[in-house]
Amino acid sequence: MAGKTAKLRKRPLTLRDVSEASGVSEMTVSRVLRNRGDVSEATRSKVLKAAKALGYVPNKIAGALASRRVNLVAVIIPSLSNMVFPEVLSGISEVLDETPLQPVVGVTNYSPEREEKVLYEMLSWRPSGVIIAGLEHSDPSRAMLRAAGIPVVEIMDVDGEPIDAVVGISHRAAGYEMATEIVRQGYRRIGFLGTKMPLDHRARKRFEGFTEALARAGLEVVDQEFYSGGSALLKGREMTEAILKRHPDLDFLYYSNDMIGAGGLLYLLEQGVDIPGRIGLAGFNGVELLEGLPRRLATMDACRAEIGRAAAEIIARRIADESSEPGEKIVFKSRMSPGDTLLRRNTRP
Amino acid sequence: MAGKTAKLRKRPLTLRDVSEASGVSEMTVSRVLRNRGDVSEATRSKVLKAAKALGYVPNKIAGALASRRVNLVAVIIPSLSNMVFPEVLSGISEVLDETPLQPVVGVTNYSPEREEKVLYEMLSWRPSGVIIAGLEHSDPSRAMLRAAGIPVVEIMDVDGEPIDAVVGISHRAAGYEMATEIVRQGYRRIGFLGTKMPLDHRARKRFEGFTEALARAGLEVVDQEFYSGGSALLKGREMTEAILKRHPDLDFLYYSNDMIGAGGLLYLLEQGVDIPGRIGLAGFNGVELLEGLPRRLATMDACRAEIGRAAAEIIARRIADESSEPGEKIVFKSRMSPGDTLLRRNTRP
DNA sequence: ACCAGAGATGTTAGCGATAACGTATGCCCT
DNA sequence: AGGGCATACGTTATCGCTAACATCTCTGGT
Repeated sequence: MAGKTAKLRKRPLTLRDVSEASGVSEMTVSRVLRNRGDVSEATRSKVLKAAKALGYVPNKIAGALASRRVNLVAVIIPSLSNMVFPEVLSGISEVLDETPLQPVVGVTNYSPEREEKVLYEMLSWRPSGVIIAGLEHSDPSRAMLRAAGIPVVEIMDVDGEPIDAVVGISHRAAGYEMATEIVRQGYRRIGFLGTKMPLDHRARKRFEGFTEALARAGLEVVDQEFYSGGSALLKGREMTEAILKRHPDLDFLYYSNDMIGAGGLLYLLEQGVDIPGRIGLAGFNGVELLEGLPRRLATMDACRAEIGRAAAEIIARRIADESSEPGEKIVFKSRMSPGDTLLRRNTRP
Repeated sequence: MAGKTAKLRKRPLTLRDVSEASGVSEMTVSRVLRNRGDVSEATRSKVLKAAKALGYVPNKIAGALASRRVNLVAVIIPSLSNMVFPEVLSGISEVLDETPLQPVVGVTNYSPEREEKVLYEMLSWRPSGVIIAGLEHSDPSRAMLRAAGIPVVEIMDVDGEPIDAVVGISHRAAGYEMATEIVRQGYRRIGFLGTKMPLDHRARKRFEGFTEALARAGLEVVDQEFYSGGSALLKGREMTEAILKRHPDLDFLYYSNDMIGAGGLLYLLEQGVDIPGRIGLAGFNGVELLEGLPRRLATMDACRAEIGRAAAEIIARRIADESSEPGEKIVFKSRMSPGDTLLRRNTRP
């Protein structure tokens, strides 16, 4: 190999090393490595050769400090195990890949305290923008976001007061719409199954919209069942069994997410229950997983990738163009897909 | 609110602002904020109050440059949509949360070029350590990792030449063991279903171990089926249908991951096929999802969280204690769980 | 032949923090 | 009373890089 790469070197490589190796000033090396300013083709290649030979990797810490520009976008989400968020992330990366910006992810585990801490940590790296899930944040968190003086995009949810820009769907409307459709299909004895998490505000809002629509039809949720932790698919089974034991006369089950819905669906199919005749089912999210199920669960798409892309685009625009307006609001329309578990095909003319 | 927080401030807050607000030197503020060195209780609280009132967030960029210490650990993984990696990540965070270290994630999408780029980007932030999935890296990547002069832990896989430390399981052995058990249970006409990805080295090694064990029993894989992209559950269905159409006499299907295995399982159950009597099934990974399936798929655990924890512990130790030895190797034993789809209960004495 | 101006490179002064050392102050002990 | 020594701060010099400006060398128009 190139004998130049001294393994014993204790001091890390700097621009100076490259500049000495290539016989030009540090500034010129910097220019070459950043592709900025006028550099002759001759020196350019000379410098690149030296840099490669030494195995030099620029120090962005120093670069960022000197230029006061950090091409990082903080992305703060509640969890990685709920596939929703990786999907949003990939939407974000897709857009940021076209820019010099880079996402950095922080996970809060649905805890406001952790969110505050993660946010503080992230802001201490002086990112150029923040994308953060949800509209509910502690006062200190909101204060930090405001004080940071950088574009902030709150995502996933639009029901509330944004700090700056916001991109998402109305979970309240999604719940409302689903309930409306369920009632329209003639279901009347409706059960709700969801997570115990009081801090999943979006699930809560869907539920609120749901009950509101039911109320408007003179109905209420007959019974509820909650879980936390464990395999969602398994929990879906167990909860479905439990709620039907208490109320065998339920004719519809609304699940707060597709995974437990899928569990319920598998369970009921095993029991030989007529779906959607005897019992209808619906979930929420439109996860890819559902496509492989024996029957397609009714669900509503949460527009995950679109939300990620739109949020990243706002950030990118705001950073590229200082003068662009803050406070943008993008509302996606959650699409209903009735699948095979909501339409009472035979009961309608 | 605190009237002090001037919204119009253009210049971002620095230590100097806090020092002026609290009437002490910048150094003292720095000491207070880092909890280091002797500071009287009086000034400490005075400084803290000023910092909070201003909404000051320390600038780690500057701090890192000055102290030449960056408490970041680069974690480089192929994907976030395969639940395996989020699980490894949570093992890592669990351990790092107890230390001043913080993980930063980079995703390669199974592409060596992207890995190289992501690695370069990460190293340019001068992290204190690197955790990277797999043992296969491009030459430049390996060179960068070596030259970085920081602890490197390669994870998930142990079949190959590590750069420094390594934590994982032997996928070759896992494939071998699974094949051995399948043969022992009396299955003979075996099909393999997997991903098309030539760059998923771990899947490849499992397959190699698998065929090796079969060969030892005088058998070979009868037919194979590959997929890429799309819903794994659905692909599992489709591939199962396809391979059985070509070879209806297959008596065992080995899936390269649990998700497609679950798809196959659901499909076969729908078709009323006797499992594991007529056909046996096995997957790989032990994903939580499986628990909710109508029948438990045979699988082998990949020890994801353990691997994450162990890797993080190595990094933490190496960073805390300069003198600790490099090159550590931890091999976990992938546990087989036969579930309900591998044991031919009635065919054995 | 001379000056304008573009192109190519070097010089200087920070960026916002911390390490390392320096300086006051107070208290104890002999 | 004075040396010794914590304790509680402040000063100074980087850290590795880049912005901004300075310098130097050509090239071409008139």
